[in-house]
Amino acid sequence: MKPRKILITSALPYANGPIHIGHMVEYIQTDIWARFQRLRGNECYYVCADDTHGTPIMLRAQQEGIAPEQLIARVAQEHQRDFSGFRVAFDNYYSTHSDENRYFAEFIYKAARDNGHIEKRTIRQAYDEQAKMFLPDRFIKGECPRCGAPDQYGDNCEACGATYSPTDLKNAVSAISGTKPVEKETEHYFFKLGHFETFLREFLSSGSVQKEIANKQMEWFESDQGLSDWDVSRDAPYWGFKIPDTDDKYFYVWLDAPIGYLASFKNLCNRTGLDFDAFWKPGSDTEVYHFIGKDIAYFHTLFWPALLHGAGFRTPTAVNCHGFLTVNGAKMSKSRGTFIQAESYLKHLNPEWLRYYFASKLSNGVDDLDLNLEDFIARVNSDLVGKVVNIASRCAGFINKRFDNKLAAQLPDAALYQEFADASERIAELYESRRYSQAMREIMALADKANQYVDEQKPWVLAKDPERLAEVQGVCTQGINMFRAIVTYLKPVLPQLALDAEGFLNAGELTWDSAAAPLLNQDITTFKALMTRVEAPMVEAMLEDNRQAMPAPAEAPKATGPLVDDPISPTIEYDDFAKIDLRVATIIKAEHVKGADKLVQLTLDLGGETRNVFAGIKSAYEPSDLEGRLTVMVANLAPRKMRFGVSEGMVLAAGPGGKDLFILTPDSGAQAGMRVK
RNA sequence: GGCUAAGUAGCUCAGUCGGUUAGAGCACAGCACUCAUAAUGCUGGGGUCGUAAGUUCGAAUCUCACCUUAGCCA
Repeated sequence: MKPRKILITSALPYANGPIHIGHMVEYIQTDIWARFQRLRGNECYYVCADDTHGTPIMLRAQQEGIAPEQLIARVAQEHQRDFSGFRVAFDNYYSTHSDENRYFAEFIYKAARDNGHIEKRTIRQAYDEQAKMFLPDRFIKGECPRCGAPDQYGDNCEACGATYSPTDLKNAVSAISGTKPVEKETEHYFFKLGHFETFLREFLSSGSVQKEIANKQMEWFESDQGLSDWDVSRDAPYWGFKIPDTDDKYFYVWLDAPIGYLASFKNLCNRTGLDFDAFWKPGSDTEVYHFIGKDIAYFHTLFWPALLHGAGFRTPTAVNCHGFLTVNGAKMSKSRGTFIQAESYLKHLNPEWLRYYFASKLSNGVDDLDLNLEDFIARVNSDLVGKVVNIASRCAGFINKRFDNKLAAQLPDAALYQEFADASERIAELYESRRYSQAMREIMALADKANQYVDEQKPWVLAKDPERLAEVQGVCTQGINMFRAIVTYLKPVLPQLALDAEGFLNAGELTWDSAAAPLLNQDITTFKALMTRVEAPMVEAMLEDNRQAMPAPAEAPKATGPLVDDPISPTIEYDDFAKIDLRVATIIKAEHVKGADKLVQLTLDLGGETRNVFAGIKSAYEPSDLEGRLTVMVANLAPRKMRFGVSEGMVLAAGPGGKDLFILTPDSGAQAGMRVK
């Protein structure tokens, strides 16, 4: 078969912070795929770059008192150190702050503009008069309009999850100067995404995008406004590329970020003489793949193909989305210490352990992936050390000591080896379609088979009988050949293990096809441990180191408690209290309210009279658990008309809300209708 | 709040077109083995398939409601 020509990218990491293991899901997934393609003999290039522009980087450089160029140069170094630590083998790692990227950004923009896809429009935006700049949503802080939580950013509330626009914030201030922002008019440039609707519909349904992502993106076409225009400009001061033919307008960082794929590849072409156009002209027989996280599917499956198409480039063969990483079942968290930096991991643990663990859990879907640290230890030790390496380890000693390092001239069980050779295409298909977890299962099933074989043949028993020594050599040769096939299939995931195994086998490089035939009559070398076990204390040390490296977030040490958060109200007289008629009530019926997300409808018996009450306690109680319970209600509260009916009173409950809501219950013996005083 | 996904054994995950008794690895228990890094092999226990209803001769699988989790959007 003719080698395929493949260009692969991973998303560009943002240059304002370190790489963490959440990032590594993507780079490991992509690197395995790239290594697999190379191992199969395809011509494959894997490029990436730092994403270096935008307000956060500009401000961070200011804070540190350095030029943005210095900041991004330093971060670029850290990123590349971490990637190579995890054996991610880029063919080129570049930067969006480069001549190539400026060239392509301007080229793509001009193509869009000259074809009528760019529109100028005046918008109103928050402006910081002291810092003399327009404020992105993330740089406006204030109180949440829904729940009133302080110190929330201009796009959503971390306390209650509400999303809103920065103008909705109460008591909004600029996160930069602390002053109150004003609204100011400014002219922006919009990319008319709607012009590409037909093209995008086709792109999304062409199989280039996973079905679940395509489903999701199709929502945009069905929304009332259709595909909305995309604001691709930002006002000065901004850190990025100036828009051609303007004085003070810059490209929004998300415009020039994916263009970094082109820039990095162009830079590779310039260095090596590769033909850029062969990969990026429409209709070429090459393949282009982007690997990204599900959060940025929007940019990569709508704007990016539209921009490319509009500028006369080919569109990607596929955009492969993956899910997010959780640690021990929860979102990575700085306070829980599970926001694990690549650097901390690498200081204490073998990168191939994580590569294997991720591979054993990655599919071609967009499901999230959990790094369960106990499972991590168990899986790595059991699969890699206990199963795979063990095969070589238990066979090598005999060959080394008894047969002068020489493998036998033929296999005692050629049919068994053939099973290993025959697995090749099945496993290759799984790698190709990014179903790595299934590939790992197939490979481990082979490892089990190899261990079973050695167990049945019992070379350690045979070795006691001088007559049967030749059989020992055969069995161990068989075992080592099965090990060799397994390592070949694992080579995309475990490049270092493969390299060490190649040294042990002493017969050159393992390629995918070399597993088809066994290695015979071969002088091998003395076996050395190919991989050590993960020990729990190593993981502990890594976590501890990571806690130290990660300064506790600023919001952590803050006095809280019911009285601090919600101080006691002003003193009232007894007469004020006496106006409230509190009664014991029996909940005789409780049911969900159709269409309401917080309410439960209660029917309360007051000992002769029933009341209909809507209570906002759905998040904390199952209706069925409430029926039959006694509680306390305000019996003389004026009835209130709600969307779902009239509420005739209220039940009393304590707590901040959500799951933490606790309705009051009288002590046993109380009867419905009794007054509470 | 809307949408796209996910929820299967203690843990991590398979489960194809609706079809026999729901599978694997790890963990656990027992046995065997002592070549191998406390490795390996054999046997076994362990499940209301998120909850509740519906369609069907038959539901982990299809439909609806609800709960939980993630992401995107307002």
